[in-house]
Amino acid sequence: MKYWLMKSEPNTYSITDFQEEGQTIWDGVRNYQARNFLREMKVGDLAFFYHSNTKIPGIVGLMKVIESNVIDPTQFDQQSPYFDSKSTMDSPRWQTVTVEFVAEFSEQLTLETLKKTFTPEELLLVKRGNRLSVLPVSSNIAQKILQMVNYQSA
DNA sequence: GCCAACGTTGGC
DNA sequence: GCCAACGTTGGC
Repeated sequence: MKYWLMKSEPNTYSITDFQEEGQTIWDGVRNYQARNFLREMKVGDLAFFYHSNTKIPGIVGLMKVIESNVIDPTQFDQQSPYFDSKSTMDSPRWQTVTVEFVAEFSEQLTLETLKKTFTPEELLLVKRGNRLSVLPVSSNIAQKILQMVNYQSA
C-alpha cells in the first residue's frame, strides 16, 4: 500500500465538495509525470487531499483509491477544458483513479508547517518550484503526517 | 496581481 | 534535436 498527495484548488473542488460527493473521479490531470503516478496507484492506496492556490495552502484530508486505471472521460468531451483532440478511444492518453472520501482532518496541516518539518528530500511537495499535482509520499513521512493531524486510523 | 519555475509547442 | 516563445502552476 502506497501513500500519495493530490492537489485541488478549493475554488474548483474543495474537501467539503468531496465529502458531500463521497467519491470522485480525479479528472483533469494533464501532466505526464502526474499521470504516470496516477497509473501507478492501486486500489487501497491512500492519498492526502491538498488545497492549493488558496490563502493558506495545506493538507486538509485523506482519501482512498477505490478504482485504478480509470480512463479520464474529460479527454473525449469537447465541452471540457480538459478535452484532448489527440487522444483516441483506442489508446486513451489520460488515465486516473476514482477516490473515496476517508476523512477531513480536524486541523489543516499548512504548507508552512510542512516546510518547517520536512526537507525537500523527505517530501517532494516542499521542493522549491514543485508544480506536480500528484506526487508520492513515502510511508514513514505519511505516518508522521497522520500523527501531526492526530488521525486515528481504523 | 506578481512572478519564479517549469512544461509544452513549434520553427528551424 | 535545439531552443525561444509562450502558457500554466501556485506560492506569496
